[in-house]
Amino acid sequence: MPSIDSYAGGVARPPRPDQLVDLLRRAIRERVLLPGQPLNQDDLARRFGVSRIPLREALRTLVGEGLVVMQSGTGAVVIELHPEELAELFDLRLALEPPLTAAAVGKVSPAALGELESLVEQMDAGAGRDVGLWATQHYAFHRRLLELAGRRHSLRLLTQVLNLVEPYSRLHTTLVGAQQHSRSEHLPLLDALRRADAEEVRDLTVASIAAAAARLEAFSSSSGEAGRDPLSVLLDDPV
Amino acid sequence: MPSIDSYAGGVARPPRPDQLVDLLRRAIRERVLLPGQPLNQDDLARRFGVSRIPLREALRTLVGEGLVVMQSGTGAVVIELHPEELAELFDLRLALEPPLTAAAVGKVSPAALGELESLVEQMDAGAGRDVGLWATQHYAFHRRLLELAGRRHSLRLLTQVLNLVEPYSRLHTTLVGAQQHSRSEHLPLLDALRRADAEEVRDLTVASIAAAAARLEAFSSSSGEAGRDPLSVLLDDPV
DNA sequence: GGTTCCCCCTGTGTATACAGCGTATGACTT
DNA sequence: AAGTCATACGCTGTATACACAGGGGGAACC
Repeated sequence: MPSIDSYAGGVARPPRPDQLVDLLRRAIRERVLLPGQPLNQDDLARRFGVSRIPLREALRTLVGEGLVVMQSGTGAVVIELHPEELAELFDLRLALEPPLTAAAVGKVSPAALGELESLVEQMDAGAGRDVGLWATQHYAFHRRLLELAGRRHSLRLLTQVLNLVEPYSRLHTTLVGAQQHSRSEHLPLLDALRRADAEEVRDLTVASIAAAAARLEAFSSSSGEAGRDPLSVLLDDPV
Repeated sequence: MPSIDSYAGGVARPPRPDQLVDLLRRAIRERVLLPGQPLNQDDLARRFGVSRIPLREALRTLVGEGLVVMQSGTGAVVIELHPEELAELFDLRLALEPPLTAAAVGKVSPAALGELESLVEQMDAGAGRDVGLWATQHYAFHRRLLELAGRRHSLRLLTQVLNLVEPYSRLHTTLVGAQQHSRSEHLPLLDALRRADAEEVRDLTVASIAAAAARLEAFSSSSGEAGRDPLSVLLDDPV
């Protein structure tokens, strides 16, 4: 399990404000900072090699994106989702994502397509070995695909949704490890993209999201006995 | 035209962080801070009676919500939308809003319904007099309705979209002044809500959004001669 | 006269320092 | 022994202060 320091250590110079936000986002997505975890400002600032001012500003940005909750006096906490909220977020993905992938159809250059293909290859190559790496590449693939539609605001909103869901998807991936669905979902999608079949792309996107929702739903209802409060049942905080 | 000071002056005590964000959001929605306008930190901080630190944090939150853009060195600017971006945002409303109003159907208490009705009444009562007030109440009505569905994240995302569009809708309202559509759109919606006819509620929501998009589209293409860069053609900055 | 370079200056970005609140620990009371 | 209150610590929130970058205007050069 990587510590937050490995994120901070990567950059020799103190990170620029944008980089700082990025690092924190990644840390939350990749479960280095866990849902519900209190974020000690002094601590984080020291680890990133900045003072509390820029750190607090980065946290405020994440508050705006919904990834972090801050209440006066108590400080900041990584957002924690209840099962119903996860369901809601998958509904949002269903509303936002299919139109975006479909809209990307006309705009994928052969170069971009090649890039996506190589991402899938890399992802599947090391699939069995490092599930964390697989999850990261999986996220990158989807993100990259969605960028191609060239719709700024849709992308921004959808990114917020994906970032909220990612820690929970990743928990599932880590524990169940099932990436069998990977090839069978991504390759047909790329194929449809290549053929510029917008309808097929949309349908495959819908199916893929529904499948992901179903996997996560089945998982969380089998793990937690009866929809306990948040999913924190599963999240034994390694303090 | 109200100045930013009227916002700051309302509160005797220096505003709490949350209030500060709220005040800035309102100022942007209500065109007190115009799209593209540079936000001088010293100036704003002084007007709100706080130092630059909490002001900057509030701005960062708005950056996370997409209302403000900050680039290092240059500082913060209110976001400015191109016509295509407005169209994209209306697409997003079409994707997000109808499911939410439909979902509210089961959950509106008689009390809440009454509250919504009185909002419509107030709105229409002073419709001719103060278009700014009308626009504010109009926003409040829709926001209140959407809250009722009880879907946190959908509401959060949709609010971001509404806040982005609002300055431009409001410009239209201010110049064209047309609130004729108000009663004819809101009363049937409330009626369908009362009858708990989810499908009707959804359809009316779709129609209402489409109508709003059409109005704004017609307006902006008639005002700016030929889709000039941003809509800033219309926005003569009163410095 | 136009263009380019440099300097000054306004305003942003960040560290340091302090004030206030929330929480936990301990003692005292019932 | 349990509950309650007071005190102290830690952390957050914010103001002050300083370093630096970016932009505009003036002067010198072409």
